Amino acid sequence: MRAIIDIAKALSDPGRIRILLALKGQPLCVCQLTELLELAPSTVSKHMALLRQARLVDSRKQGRWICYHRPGPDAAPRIQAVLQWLDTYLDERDRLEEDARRLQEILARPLEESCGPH
Amino acid sequence: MRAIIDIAKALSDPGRIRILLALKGQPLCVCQLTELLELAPSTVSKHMALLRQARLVDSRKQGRWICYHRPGPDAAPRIQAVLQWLDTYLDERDRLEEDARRLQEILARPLEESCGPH
DNA sequence: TCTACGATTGGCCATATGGCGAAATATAGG
DNA sequence: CCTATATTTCGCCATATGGCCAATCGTAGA
Repeated sequence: MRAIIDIAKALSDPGRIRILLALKGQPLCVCQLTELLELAPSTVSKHMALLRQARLVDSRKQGRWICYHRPGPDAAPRIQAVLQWLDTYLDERDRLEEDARRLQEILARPLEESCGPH
Repeated sequence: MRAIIDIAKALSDPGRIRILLALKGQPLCVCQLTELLELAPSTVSKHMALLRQARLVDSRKQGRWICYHRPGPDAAPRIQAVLQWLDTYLDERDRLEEDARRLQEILARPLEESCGPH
């Protein structure tokens, strides 16, 4: 039951849903997610810890950054199924189209602009 | 997004998971769920309100009782899919087998013993 | 080695959640 | 109508959650 509850809790926050949607296309580092969500890095980091604990994301060190990405086809079936469910039934108009647009802008710029000194 | 979050929150509590499992076989009234979970009636009632808001259960008045049951085949696909997911991947040993046993006892007795004066 | 910076951790605060008992509501039956 | 009882609503409390900032950790590069 614990695994199910962890997954459900992880999906219980709009920020984390937005993160999972953003990760649908490509891996992203905490910098980029921070810019997308407009939250403090520490907040995003906590969100990622929850998502990782629920096994809804994997992480990989890449240079100085930590790349978060959706788990691959070797993930537990329950994980693949719930992500499939999310992608299928999250048909919303509200915030998510705006997110998709802003994410394209973030990806279009070189990493330094998202991650470098401000 | 709201519907997804409501569903995820509803699934984020062990008591509510146990309720959904118990409702797999037959409808149950609040009395019976109260006895099964060993929680106060007011607590169970709040759980049911959350589950109903998420559309994970329907209710039907029957005599003096309110019958909670899983939604039928006319429910939204996202609801059917998530309940299917829950039933498939909740393969636990911990509390749930004990629940199933106790539920059989509750069902074997006449309603008055679960619901009547104590 | 030292510095810069991405990420995490810890401390703090405001709000949300889950539990209870008491009171209110609704209905069945005398 | 009155009573009993199934359910919900209302306060209240303890804990969990989500947000931030400050401090720490780890690594790349000067």
